[in-house]
Amino acid sequence: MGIVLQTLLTKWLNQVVNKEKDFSTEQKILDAARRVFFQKGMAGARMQDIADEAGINKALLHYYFRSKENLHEVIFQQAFGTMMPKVAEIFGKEGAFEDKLRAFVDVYISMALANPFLPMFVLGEMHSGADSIVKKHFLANMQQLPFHKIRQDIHDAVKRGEILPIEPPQLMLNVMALCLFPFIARPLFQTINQLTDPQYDKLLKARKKEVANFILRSIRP
Amino acid sequence: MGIVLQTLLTKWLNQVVNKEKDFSTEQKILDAARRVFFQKGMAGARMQDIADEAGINKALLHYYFRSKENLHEVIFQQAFGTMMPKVAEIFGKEGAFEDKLRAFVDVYISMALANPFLPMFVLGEMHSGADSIVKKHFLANMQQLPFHKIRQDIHDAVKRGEILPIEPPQLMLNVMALCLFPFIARPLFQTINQLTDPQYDKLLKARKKEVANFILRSIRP
DNA sequence: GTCTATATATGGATAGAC
DNA sequence: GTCTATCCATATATAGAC
Repeated sequence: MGIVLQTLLTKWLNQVVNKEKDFSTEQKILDAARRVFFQKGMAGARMQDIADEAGINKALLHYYFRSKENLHEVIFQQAFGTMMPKVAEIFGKEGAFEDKLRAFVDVYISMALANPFLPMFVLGEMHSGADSIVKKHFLANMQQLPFHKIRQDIHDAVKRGEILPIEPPQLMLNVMALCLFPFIARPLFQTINQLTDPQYDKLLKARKKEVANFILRSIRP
Repeated sequence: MGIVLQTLLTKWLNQVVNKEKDFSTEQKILDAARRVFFQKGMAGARMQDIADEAGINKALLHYYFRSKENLHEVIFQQAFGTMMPKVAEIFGKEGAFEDKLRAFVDVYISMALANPFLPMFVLGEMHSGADSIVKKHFLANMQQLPFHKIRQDIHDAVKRGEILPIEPPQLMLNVMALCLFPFIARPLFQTINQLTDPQYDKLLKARKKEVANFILRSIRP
């Protein structure tokens, strides 16, 4: 019993001490896995890469997360959660459509600036993982996200004459395209336009205003 | 000598007969490889998948293309060539900016409709393949593609007051984003909006006009 | 919990018969 | 040119010592 108590105490201490600084092994693994998966995807990632990145060895990965697929599942769910739910907090509330759209664009581009590889990771895994386990779990969760609120919001704004007539899915596509595509196509575009890293970063930041204005000029009556 | 002659004759016959119908083994392999690589990327594709898809066996793949990397290189170059050079034929010529933009959007969306997985393949491989051989070969070729003509075209249109002031790279990003993103994000968007395959296809076709009008409303003085 | 060593599976590539 | 059989490197996963 003494041993058990000590074990629990130690674990509790580790949690308190480590979780603050994200230095727990589990957290180190998750951070490392995120970096590797984001850049190489499920198929391209190697457990060895993740272990190296975390400064541990492969065996420990399997100790914490039983398999590569398991670890990937966790990372994907986190990523998808980071990318999508922001939607709900903005639309379906009171306020002028223009304000909500500006807020949405700002939140979305900020999210991508903080996680530049996230959009490509999520969209990439949804292509290749059509049959994989990925789809099952999150398809269910996704159906109940409040995307209908956005569609309804757009529909209402059109009906009130607040914006020019447009199909809600088309506008949603346009907005997300303008926000996320620059991050997805960065390797191509930076090369095409012969821009340095700082130059492209600057361009990305400028898009918060650029995109919002571009859209609003187009849909304002 | 008789045997050599016969061999050449046979080869010539095969070329004439098969190339017409794309039934040559080499062509079957390329078509199969394209389908598999487009969906799974270099890392996710399996030589066995390609062999199955082509109706042959793995050994024959290596007979025609020495390695997986080789085969991938060919497919990537073709894909990149399909995606990019269209640019040159439109910009840098005479005509109203509005006409050129409509033409560009039309060509680009038509290309993607004909090759729905191509955009994601090219952009995906450019992310993961940052260090790979992929970049070397095409980086050189790309520098000399006439993207400066587009930038110049936009710059001139702004200066003439034909369109509202905008940074050329920003407009280029907006245009390509609106054209290509719907294909890249299809798995996500179709689910979000609970659309059937035919419904989403219809939406994609509608974007030829949708996108052009959306852009022009925004940049017209 | 963390390590080293090893088992097992997968997949790219080759050898050799036809 | 095309096949079957096989080699060999790589990568996931486990066993067992500390």
